[in-house]
Amino acid sequence: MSQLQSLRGMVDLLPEQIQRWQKVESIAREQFSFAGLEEIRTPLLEVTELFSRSIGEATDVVGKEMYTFLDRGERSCTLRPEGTASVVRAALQHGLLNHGHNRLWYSGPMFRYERPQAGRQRQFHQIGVEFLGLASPTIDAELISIGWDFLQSLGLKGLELQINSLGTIEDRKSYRNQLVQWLEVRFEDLDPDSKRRIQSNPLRILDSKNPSTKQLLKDAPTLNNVLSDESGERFLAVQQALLKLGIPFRVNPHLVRGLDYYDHTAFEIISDQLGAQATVCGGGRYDGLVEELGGPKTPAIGWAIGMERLLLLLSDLMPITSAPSVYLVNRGKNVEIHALVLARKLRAAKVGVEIDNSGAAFSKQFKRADRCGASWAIVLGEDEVARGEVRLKRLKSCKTENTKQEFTTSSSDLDGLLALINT
RNA sequence: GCGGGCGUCGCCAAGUGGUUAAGGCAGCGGCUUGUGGCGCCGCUAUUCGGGGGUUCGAAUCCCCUCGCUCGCCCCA
Repeated sequence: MSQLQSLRGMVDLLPEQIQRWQKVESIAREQFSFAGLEEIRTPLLEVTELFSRSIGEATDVVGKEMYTFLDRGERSCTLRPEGTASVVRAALQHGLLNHGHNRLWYSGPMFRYERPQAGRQRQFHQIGVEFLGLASPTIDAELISIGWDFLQSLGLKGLELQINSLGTIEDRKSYRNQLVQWLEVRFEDLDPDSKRRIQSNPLRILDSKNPSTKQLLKDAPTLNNVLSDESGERFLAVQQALLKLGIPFRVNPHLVRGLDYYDHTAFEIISDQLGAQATVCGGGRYDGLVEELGGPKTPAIGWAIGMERLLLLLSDLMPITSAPSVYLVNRGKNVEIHALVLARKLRAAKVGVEIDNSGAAFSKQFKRADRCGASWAIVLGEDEVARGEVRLKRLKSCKTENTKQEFTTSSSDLDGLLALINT
């Protein structure tokens, strides 16, 4: 291909799709505002250290998926692979936590250098919510409910909320040791991927898709049994809150989130219609992160929704319409400028107008007028301009009524014209 | 990073070694020199992602490369 193309995994959002995006964004904006959230926008580019410190050096995201480069000042910069770290950084930098701005949402592009596949791109978009400085189990339920309600209100079906508790960092450490011991005894029965992960990320093995490994893991020790009493009670409280809210969920003891900063509540909202990348919304508590990034000890929790995955689910549910009310048919010497003058007046009166700029034969223009779905055609030719008239013709209704509806008004009588159009 | 599938006009596609690369949609022109939705007629790829090779001859076979796509890893 000698033609210039977008980079692999970088996707254009074409006009056809963009309406759905705008719809989703406006619903999000509205609902989040009712939930008392404030929007925050942070830079796409951050110092690399922000992500390596928060997400974890050993994770795949940091280890092999970041877009990292040196800028002209020899600083290592990274295109953000996720939103949480930036939000926390911004909150600390501007002292937001001291001013009560602690329920935040964001949306925008994220970057991860991976092989694209269904529901995965190198530049993708997330819409996310973060609660900073809020600790109670009820907060976990509230945060989850905001995501759940948002997805429900879009009309999505076949979603399942799965939750788990990772306990405290200490709980996780002791569980990790226990699990590794248990797995090492059965090392020979594991699939190659899982063998490798015993070193790098043993908790991840719980999430394995390999059938025989899955079978084996049925008897593995679970996190729940290792949780401290306090962590266990906390997890129960979150579940009770969700029950009270009437949000259905399933406890999945194998649910492990990939980023290092998660503790306690972890959850995902999963679709049965997305293929391999089924998680639409993922999140969890990260009580240690703010401190890790140099702030005061601050409990926090958040989630992110993958916009592309959401739109994949939504495309069938959300038909798009974009027909103008008026299609302005025009032809003749010096007529086009009159058409533009008229269109501008109508547009100012909140009437959607599309001008035909082809100069083609009237029959052609009418064909297009009909095809674009406009309700009215306004006809402007040399005759009309000379007489100071505007001709108006109803398009769609004639199909059913089988009567031609045509009107002529003076071009100076804008109100009369508008009255007709709005009938 | 590793595997599978695919790449013919703006879109959907037939063609799988033999003179001019089907067809449909869209587009353009006309029937209708100023009036749509239907119909009819005509036009629209010296070229089959790109490069090399095999062959008298390739879109069709081989090699390389690029891209897309699905899956693994991982994640939204």
